[in-house]
Amino acid sequence: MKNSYEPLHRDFFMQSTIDLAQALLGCTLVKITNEGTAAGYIVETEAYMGPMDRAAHSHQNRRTKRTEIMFAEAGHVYTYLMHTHCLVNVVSSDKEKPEAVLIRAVEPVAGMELMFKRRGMTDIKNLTNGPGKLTKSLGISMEDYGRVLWEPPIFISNGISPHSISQGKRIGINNTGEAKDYPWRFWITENPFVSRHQIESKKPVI
DNA sequence: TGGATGATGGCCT
DNA sequence: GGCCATCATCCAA
Repeated sequence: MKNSYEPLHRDFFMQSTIDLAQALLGCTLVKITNEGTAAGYIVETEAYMGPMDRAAHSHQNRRTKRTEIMFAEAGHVYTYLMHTHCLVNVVSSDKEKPEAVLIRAVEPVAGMELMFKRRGMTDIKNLTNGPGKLTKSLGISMEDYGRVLWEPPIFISNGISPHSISQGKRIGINNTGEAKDYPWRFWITENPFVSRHQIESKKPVI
């Protein structure tokens, strides 16, 4: 395990949301707490495109206490609660443009013991292969809401270069009309830690 | 102020 | 695949 990680510069986040969603693949997501450091390579992301995207919380510029941080500068942390789980997003695009990238899965890299302890299990394949699982493993919570990702205790660092990137429909947004079919999910091809290996349509898409 | 909602996960059959 | 725990947030009234 590395002793320290170097955060990427804030300029890294200044690219289009679709580009950022892919650029984040292979990067290391690091969280430091008083329990220790935990980190993972980002292997799966989804882009949420703001006002025009019915699946986005910021659809039609909906601006509430929850979505407020989506309107901030790129590189802020947008965490929110889904049932009993915390999900983490990277705010993207310009100020006042509420776009974000959801981190859906990481590959464990450092702090494995701590992650297992937090999750209360020992199966590495199920440790961080989902948006709620990775936040619990890394110790990411609502306390991280509004933090910036270019300095500790939560930040993005260099990692690996994906050999190949796959693209498909986003997951879990089946009540959002056409938006459910937009191909804004990205993952490292054949990485064993992605949340789902393929999405099948039960009915043919016309 | 209350009821509906959900970018999930774990357990069940 | 189905069921549902469980709770902050949101919005209608």
